[in-house]
This record gives sequence, C-alpha cells and structure tokens, in this order.
Amino acid sequence: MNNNLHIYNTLTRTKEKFEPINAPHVGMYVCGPTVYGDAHLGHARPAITFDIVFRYLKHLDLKVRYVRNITDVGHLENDADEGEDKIAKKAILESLEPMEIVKYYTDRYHRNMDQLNVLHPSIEPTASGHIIEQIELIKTILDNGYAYESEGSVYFDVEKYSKDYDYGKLSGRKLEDLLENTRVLAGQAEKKNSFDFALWKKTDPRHLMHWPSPWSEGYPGWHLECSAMGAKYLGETFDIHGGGMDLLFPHHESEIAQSNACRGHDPVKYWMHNNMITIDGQKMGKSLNNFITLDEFFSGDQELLEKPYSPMTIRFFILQAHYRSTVDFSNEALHAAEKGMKKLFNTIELLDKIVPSEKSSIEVEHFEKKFYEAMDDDFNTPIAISHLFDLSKLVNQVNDGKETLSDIDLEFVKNLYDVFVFDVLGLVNEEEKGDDQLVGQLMDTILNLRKDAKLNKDWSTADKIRDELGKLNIKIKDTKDGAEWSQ
RNA sequence: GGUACCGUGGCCGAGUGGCUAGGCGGUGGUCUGCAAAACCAUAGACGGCGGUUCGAAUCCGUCCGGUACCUCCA
Repeated sequence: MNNNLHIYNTLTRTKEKFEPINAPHVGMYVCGPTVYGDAHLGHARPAITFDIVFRYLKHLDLKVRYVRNITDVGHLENDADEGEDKIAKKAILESLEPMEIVKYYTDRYHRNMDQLNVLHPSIEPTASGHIIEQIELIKTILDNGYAYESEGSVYFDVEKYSKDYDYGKLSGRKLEDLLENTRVLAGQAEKKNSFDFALWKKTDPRHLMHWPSPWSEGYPGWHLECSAMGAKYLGETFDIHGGGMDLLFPHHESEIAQSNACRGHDPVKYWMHNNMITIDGQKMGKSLNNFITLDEFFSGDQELLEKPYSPMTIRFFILQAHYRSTVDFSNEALHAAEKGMKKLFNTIELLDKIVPSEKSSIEVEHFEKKFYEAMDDDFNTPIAISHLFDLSKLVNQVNDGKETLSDIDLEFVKNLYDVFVFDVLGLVNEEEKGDDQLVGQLMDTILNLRKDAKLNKDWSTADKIRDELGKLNIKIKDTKDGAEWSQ
C-alpha cells in the first residue's frame, strides 16, 4: 500500500512524511511502565496511542517490530542524596522480594492492557535482563571520553559532550540555562556538574537490587536501559521512539546523548510524544497523588467516579482527543464517550439488517478517503472518528428509507467499519450478545411470552418481565420488528 | 527564573485566513400501551484589547488566565 503518512516529529517540531529507514520494515520503541504500582489512566494514554500507531502501520502493510520495555530496576529517586531505587524502597516497606513485586505488577499491567485491547508488543524486554548490555554501553561511553568515574559511580559528562554534540536538541534546552537553574541545588559532590546524569550508581546498604560491575556493586542509571535495549532489538538507528511528553527531558534527551557518545550518531528518526491526561486541569500522576487506576475505572470503585466505565469507553475516550493534546478527565466526558461509542456500534449492528437497493444514493468511497486522510495526518483519530459518525448518520437514514445503498456499497460499508473500527482503532463491541445457545433460546422463549402478554394487553405482565430482566442487567428494547435484548 | 504549550458554545474536543467538525447534554419531533432505547431535526463558540487583511477562531502585538518540563513520573 502506498503510504502518505505524516508524523509530527518532536525533534524537528514539524510534521514529516514517514519514510521508513528500511521499508517495509519499521522499528518502534516505546517507553513502558515502571512496575511498582497499578496502572492508572495516564498509563493508558501512551499504550493506546502507540497501539494505534502499531495497528495503523501494520494496516499499511509495513512489517513492524514493536519493542516496549518493562522498567523493573527502578530509577534513581534522588540524585542529591542516596539515590534510592524505587522498587527496592517499596520492597523494604512491604517485606517482599523486589522481583515478587515486579512480577505482581507486571501481570496486572498486562491484564489491564488486554482489557483495553492493546496489542502485545513484538518484544517486551526488561531492564534487569539487560544489565550486561548496559554495562557494555557504559564502558564504550567511558572509552570515548564522555563519562567519568567518581566514588564507584559513573556519570555522563554533559559539558564535555556539549562540545561535540547538541545536548538539548530534542527538548530545546540550553546548557547555560540548565547550569543557572540547577546550580542552586544542594551540593552534589560526586558530580562535576549538577546536570550530569548517572550511568552507573554505586549501591548503598539499603538497596536490595544490585549487580557487579567494573566500578562497583550497583545498578544502572535510568536512561541507559532504553538505549541498550533499543539498539539491541531495533538496531543502532531505528524509525520511531515514543513515550509520554514528561519523558522528553531528561530521559529522551539523555538517550540521544548516550547514543551519540557511544556510536557518534542519533538513535532515532522520528520522536513521538503523547500528551498528558489531566484531572481538574492538572496532570494525573503519581507525584500529585491524583490518579485513578484502570481497575478503579472498570469497577467504578473510586470516590471521583459516578459509575464504572468499561475498558472500551476508556479507549474511545482517549481516541476522541488527538494524542498530542491534553485530555481532561470528567464523568461527563466519559459518559459522552460511552454513549457515542454505543451509537457507533448500533449502526454496525444495523448494517446486517439493511436491505440493499438497486442503486446507492451515497458515495461511500468518500468516507474511506476521509478516514485515511485523518489517520495520515499524524494519527488524527478524533477526525477519523467524526467521519465514522457522519457515515453512521447516513446508514441510519438508509434504514429509514431516506437514502439507499446498493449490494456492493453495503458490503463496502460493512468492510469499512470492520477494518477501521475493529482493526485500526482496535475497538470491541462489549455489548455483544452472549454466544451461549441455551441463553439465546431461553431469551427467545421469555420474549415470546412477553409478546403474547402484550397482544393480550396484559401490560402488567409485560412490564414485570421487563423489570425482572432489568434486575439481571438485561435490557429490553421494543423496536418496530419486535423486542431485542442485550446485556 | 528558564523552556515549551494551551485558552473554542453547558461539558469533552477537532479545526491555521473565507466553506456544517464530531460526540454528550438541551430543545422540538418520529416510533411506542407506557417507559426506555433508537432515529431525525435544531439552537449555541472561538479569553480581553489592539493591529494586518476585502475577510481572522485561524496571522502579529499586548494583557489576563491555565498547564507541562527543568527532581521520579505515561
């Protein structure tokens, strides 16, 4: 397929035509979760954003290798003092093995992702499984003179690096500014400059996770894992690197620096960053302690939630905003997403009932074109979805006899929804009737009894059946062609 | 303080110079024994001020308000 995809590249701050380095192969790396807590709504954003990228690239017949890491080693919590490892810290508090926690939260993360219908990445490497690669990387950077050892730890020499390369090219930061702004902070005696970041950190007695290295018993710096694993599985230069905007600096900036210090060139062609989800206008995040976990959304068991919201409602809600915009959480907005998505699926179900006409009064190819235009324009899912709604309105009018669709066009529309809604947008109709045959037959029997009652104008019986089924969470819809039910 | 970004109708949210965004909600209608659902129709907007232009939500200036990053964060 001929692609006309344009991607907004954070590196150049412009939309660029997407030209894979080794077409039809595409390498994509996305920063995954740190597994020391349950996934919240904020984690769903990049997962779904890059799931769409993954799905759409595959739809364009590109061969994508999608790598999403699991950070299980932990980040430096505070460069200024002991540099605590987050995962280890929680382990002490809970008296569990660190790897026990990692396993527990990784499993829960995977379950949430499955619920959101996020496709599994091609490779999901862990930081702890690539300590050797990270140590090799540090050695090379040391050999190339862009790092120095200090008291058993190794730091990246940003000032030295800046003489040969542009530190700040991604985030737009200038070294002088960094210097001014960080100089005030507490004395970090080990480092030459406050903005130098750790490549290897010597462990302290409170740490549970540490590994031997030429410099000390310790653990790798946070930015290193992505450099090591990206290069290992996607090559020294690959196509797309994604992550949240909050990772832009220092994480991604430092990744670029590490690659250059090591290999003399940038690691990535297109940098993509999703924006944040806000709550009351503020970023939803761990540090602000204002997050709602995905499980809480699904169960509705959280004081801020008026009701449970299904995984697909969350997915649709996120897709209704462009990935580079912030999206504000509210019950009203989620409710709107829920209703809107339902409307879309009603149309899709309706398609099976429509009787084709001789000729079409609608030009259906138009909608296919519009959908691709929207997706090609930096994955503009809200626009793509708006076209699906427009088409939906027309399909409803066909059902009302105001518009017509030919045999061929009807199939075209069905296929269009199949491909766009299910394959590309990755939505699933959660209201699907149970495929249990017995239940179906039982429901038919019950609805027939109710039909008889209605024919006899026995409204109290008819209403009782409806109410009793309602208590079982089964909804009855009286349509022109008889009653329908759904769970 | 530095850097980047945003301010669109009751709510969410697209849109970069002229052409209906879309969804939810509201209102009116169709259908129905009633209700719900569904469907159709419809109103309402571009933070303030100034400028550029035949014409600005869209460009420029300014003011006001908000956010993110600079420390772990998706």
